[in-house]
This record gives sequence, C-alpha cells and structure tokens, in this order.
Amino acid sequence: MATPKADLKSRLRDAGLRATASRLAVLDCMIAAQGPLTHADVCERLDDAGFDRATVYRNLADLTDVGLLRRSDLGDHLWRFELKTEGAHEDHGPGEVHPHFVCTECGAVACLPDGAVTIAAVKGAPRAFRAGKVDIQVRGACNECV
Amino acid sequence: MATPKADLKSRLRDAGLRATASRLAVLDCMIAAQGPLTHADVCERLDDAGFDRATVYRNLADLTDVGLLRRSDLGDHLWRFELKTEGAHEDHGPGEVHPHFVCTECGAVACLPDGAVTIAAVKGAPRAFRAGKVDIQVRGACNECV
DNA sequence: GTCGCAAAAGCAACTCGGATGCGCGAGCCC
DNA sequence: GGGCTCGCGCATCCGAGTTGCTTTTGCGAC
Repeated sequence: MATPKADLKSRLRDAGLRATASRLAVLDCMIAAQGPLTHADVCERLDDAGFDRATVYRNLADLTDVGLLRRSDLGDHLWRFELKTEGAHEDHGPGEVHPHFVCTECGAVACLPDGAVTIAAVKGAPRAFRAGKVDIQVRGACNECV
Repeated sequence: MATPKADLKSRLRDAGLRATASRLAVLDCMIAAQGPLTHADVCERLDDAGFDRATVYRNLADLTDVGLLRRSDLGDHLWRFELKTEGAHEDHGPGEVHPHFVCTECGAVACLPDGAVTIAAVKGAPRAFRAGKVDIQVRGACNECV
C-alpha cells in the first residue's frame, strides 16, 4: 500500500471511472503485486475488506477496459491481470513483436530479450503474422520449476 | 475415416490402452481433423455414435497421457487436442518450434508452417526456452477477420 | 450542504467446461 | 470360453466466470 490514495483516485478519475473503495483497493493491490494475479488472488488479498467476488471481478474488467490493467491467459484456464506500466511494452506501435515467457508451472511471466524470437514472413502465414502485428507467447518451464 | 481400423487398434494397444469403440472413434476423429479440436468439437463430431461427454473427455485425456495427443490451451479457456504426429513437432531440436496461430477475433486456430517462428538461445532466457522445450503461441487477426 | 442521478456494490443465482464416483458391461489375457 | 479388470455411461459435482436486480454511493449541480 505504498501508492498515495489521492494518486490512485486521480488515476481512476482520469480513466473515466469513479473512485470507489473497492476499485482503489483493487488497483492498489495490482500495483503492489509485481506480477500477474488471478481473480482469485486479488479476492484473497482483499479478503479482509470483504469485497464481493463479483465486485472484484467487475473492477478488474473495468480497469482492463480503460487500459489500466492488462488481462492475459497464461494457459491454465485462469484469467490473470497485470498492471499496465505505461511505456514499457504497451505502447510499442504495430509491427513490433514483444515475446513473453510464461511458466506453465508457476505462472510467472517474464519478458524475453528482443531477438529471442524472430518471425519470418513465410508463405501461407496470415497477413497479420507477416506484418508482425501479433503477440507472441512462449510457454515452458521457468528455471525455478525445472 | 480413412485410417484402417486395425491400424488404429494397434496404435492404441501399442500405447498400452484397450482398443475400445469410443477410443477408436476419438482417435480417428483426431486423425481426420487437420487442426486442434476442443473437447466440444470432438463430442459434436461423434454425436451420431452417442458417446458420453465424460467418455470422450476421458478418452482425450487418456490419449494425451500416453502421448498420442497433445493438449494445449490457446487462450480462450478451452482445452484443445491435437494429434501428435510422430517425429514432426515433438523431437525437433533447439531452434525449431511448432507455433500455433490464434485469431483473437474469431478464435480460429491454425498451425503455422515450420520455420515461421524461430527462437534463439539468447543469454538470460530460461533454460527450457534455450532447449526449445517450449510452446509458441502467436496471437493476432486471421485473414478472414482482417 | 444537500439533491438527484447514474454508476457501482452486494447478493444470489446461473452457465458452462471440466472432473469424478460408482455400478454395469465389454475387452483382453490365459 | 472364463474371469478379472478396465473403461463406458450416467449422474453429479466443482469452480471460474457471468449476470440480473436491488440497494448503496460517488460526484456534479444546485
């Protein structure tokens, strides 16, 4: 809970959302988390406050809609939400590919170095692929999970 | 239904599974399909035969366990099963991968041609990545969805 | 300050894919 | 062919995600 409440509030307001208690808590939770969290994770972390499951879920969806969070599927049938750090990967224009490495065991997500994955404009591939307008996800076991 | 029944049977037996009618049907269905199928897809295709949902599910799980199929999650919270063509995808060395292209609009899934995506054993990447023991997922819009 | 409206919270119920417990029937080894 | 075991079918459960509806509340306007 390091981020000042007023700052959180203004971020919500700027995004066109009302600054409600649950949204502040959810956003703060996402900021505090260093990695992607599942809906259940967030619920658990906010358990003390007694927010409803549906409320948390809608909060996460709302925050995703306005671009404060990013929702991703890491392959274990759970939605994961991650803070969108402005500038890092998000606002690279079309044409760039930014691969993520996803651990299939622990769910950890890491950004792979540029150049780790290259795509070739082979014949038969979809146009979006040849144009590089794609998102690359690499699944495997991270070093911790052997 | 091109594959001879006896061949299917022996493939099951070799894998250590009993050659039951439902398993033969499921395996045949997977062979006939050119791409990944969801559990629901397989059920629908075998609807005439009247197999139970749970049976089909267990068959798919069994076939996956013994290595005849591969189970993957392509991001829409549905398990997809795909025939493991012996040698083709699985035991290719480092640098080669079997990428799936997932349309983020219509959900269509296609296998990209081999060589469309290559990975480099860059420093800092997880060991599994450098060993090529990863699953690559490319997300974007397919040609039909612009 | 307080009024009013629309947005959002809370509650509960629902959907749907996936998983499981159990008894009967079928496959396979001998 | 006999019998043991595996697998099918049926029903049921489970859990993540979703929705309808009523009450509450944020917030701009007065």
